[in-house]
Amino acid sequence: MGINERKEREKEQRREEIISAAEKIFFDKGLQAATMDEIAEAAELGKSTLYLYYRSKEDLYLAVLIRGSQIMYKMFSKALSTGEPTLKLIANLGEAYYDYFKEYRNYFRMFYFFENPQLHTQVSEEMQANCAEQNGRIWQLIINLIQRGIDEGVIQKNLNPKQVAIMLWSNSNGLMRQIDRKDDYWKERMGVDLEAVLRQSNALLVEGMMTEKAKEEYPSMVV
Amino acid sequence: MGINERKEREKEQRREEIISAAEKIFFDKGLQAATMDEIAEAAELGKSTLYLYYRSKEDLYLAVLIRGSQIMYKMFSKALSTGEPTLKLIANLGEAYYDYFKEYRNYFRMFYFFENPQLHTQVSEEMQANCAEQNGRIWQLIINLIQRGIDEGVIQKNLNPKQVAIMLWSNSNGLMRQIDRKDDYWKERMGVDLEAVLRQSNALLVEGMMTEKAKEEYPSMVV
DNA sequence: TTTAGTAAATGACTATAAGTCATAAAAAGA
DNA sequence: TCTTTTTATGACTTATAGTCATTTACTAAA
Repeated sequence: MGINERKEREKEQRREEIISAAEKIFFDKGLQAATMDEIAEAAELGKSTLYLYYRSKEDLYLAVLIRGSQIMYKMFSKALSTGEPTLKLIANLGEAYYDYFKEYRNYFRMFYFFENPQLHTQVSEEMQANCAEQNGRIWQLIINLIQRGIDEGVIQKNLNPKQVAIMLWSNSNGLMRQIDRKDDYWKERMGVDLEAVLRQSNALLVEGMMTEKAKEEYPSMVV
Repeated sequence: MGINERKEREKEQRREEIISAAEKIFFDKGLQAATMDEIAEAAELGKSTLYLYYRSKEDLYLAVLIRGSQIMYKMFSKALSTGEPTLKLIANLGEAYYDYFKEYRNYFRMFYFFENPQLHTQVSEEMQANCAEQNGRIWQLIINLIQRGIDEGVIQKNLNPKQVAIMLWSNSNGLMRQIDRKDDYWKERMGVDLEAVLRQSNALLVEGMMTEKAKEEYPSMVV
C-alpha cells in the first residue's frame, strides 16, 4: 500500500527540511554557537521534534556535512569526466577542490569538525559510519585516478597511489585553510598571494611525482 | 619596596599554577569537555578565583597554548643553531616540527583551536595579541632561514621566502594532522606509512625550490 | 461517522556548566 | 589594634542540550 511509502517520503522530506534549516544556522554561527532552539525555530518545529530525526546537535551537524560531501563528490566526478589525459585530470581535480572551496566555503569550514576529534562527543555510530562511507567514496575517486596515472606510466610506479593522494590532498587542504582564515593577512601584511602558493606547491608535488617520459610528453606540467 | 615585587612574583606563580592545572584537564578532555570547576579543583582554588586570572575558559586555554608555543620556539631555535648548511637546516626544521609533534602531541592538538575561528567566542583582545606575537616569532625564524637560503643562492631567488615558508609549514602540518588522527587507519587499512609520506612530500617541495647549483652541491637532498 | 490505535509533535522540565557578584578572609600599612 | 587593600570564594544567574509525559494528527476498522 502507498500510504506507508508516502509517509516514508514525507519523513525523508522533513529530514531534508531540518537539514536546510540547520544549515542556515550552522553556516552563520558554527557548531558551538548555534542552538537547537534557533534551528527548531528556523525549521518551524519544536525543539523536541528535531530529536526525533537526529540524535544530537552533532549528528545534525554531520547530516549537513554529508550534504556538503555529496556536492563535492559530484563536482569531482564531473571534473574527471572530460576525457582529458590523466595528468591533466589530476591538475583539474586540484582546481575542482579549489572551486568547491570558493563556491561552498560554508561547507568547507564545516569540515574542520572532522579534524578535531575532541569535538566529537555526541556523534552516533550510524552517523559516523555514514560519514566514513561518503568520505571513502571521495578518496576512492582520487586514488583510482592516481592509479591510472601509474598504470599509464605518467606517474612514477614506485609510488603508492594512496600516498600520492594524501600528499596532494593534505597540501591543498592546508593551504586552503590559510586562504580561508588569513588570506588578507598574507596578502596585505606579507605580500603573499596564497592562491599562487597553492597552485605552485601542487605543481611542484605533481612534477616531483611524474615520470621522465611524462615530463617530455607534457612539458606544460613542468614548472 | 620589595613587597610589591614579591606579590607580583606570587601572582605570576599562581598564574603558572593555574596553567599547569588547566593543562592536565585540557590535555585529557579538550576545550569543550573540560569544565572550569574541574580545573579549579585541580588547581585547589575556587572557580571564581580562576576568573581573577583569566577572563574566560578560552583565554585560559590559550594561556596553555602559549606555553606550548614557547616550547616550540625553543626547539626550533635549537635546531637552527647547529652551524650546518642552510639547506640542511631547512630539513632539520621539518624534523624538529615532527619531533615536537611526537613529544608534545597534547600541545599540537591544542593548536587545532587556532584554525577554527568559530571556536573563538570568548577570546580577549589581549590574549589574541599575545598569541599573535608568539606566533609571529616562530614564523620569523622560518622566514629568516628561507631568506638566508635565497641569499646564499641555494633556494631559487624568484621565490618569496614567506611563500616558501607557508608551503612547507602547511604541508607538514596537514600530514601531521593525519598522523595524529588516522595513522593506524592509513597503516593497517591502506598500507601507507604517513611518516614516510611526510618526509617525501617535504623533500619533494624542497627539491623543487632548490637552485641547480644547490642540487649539484647537495646531491643527498635530491630525491 | 465513531472509535481505537499508531505515529508525529510538543511544551515543560532536568541537568550541566560558564560566568558574576556580594561577601569573607588574608595581608599590608598606619 | 584598627583601617584599607588585595585576594579568594560560595551562592547565584543564565543559557542551552537533551528528556519525557502528554497532546495532536492521522489511519483503519467497526
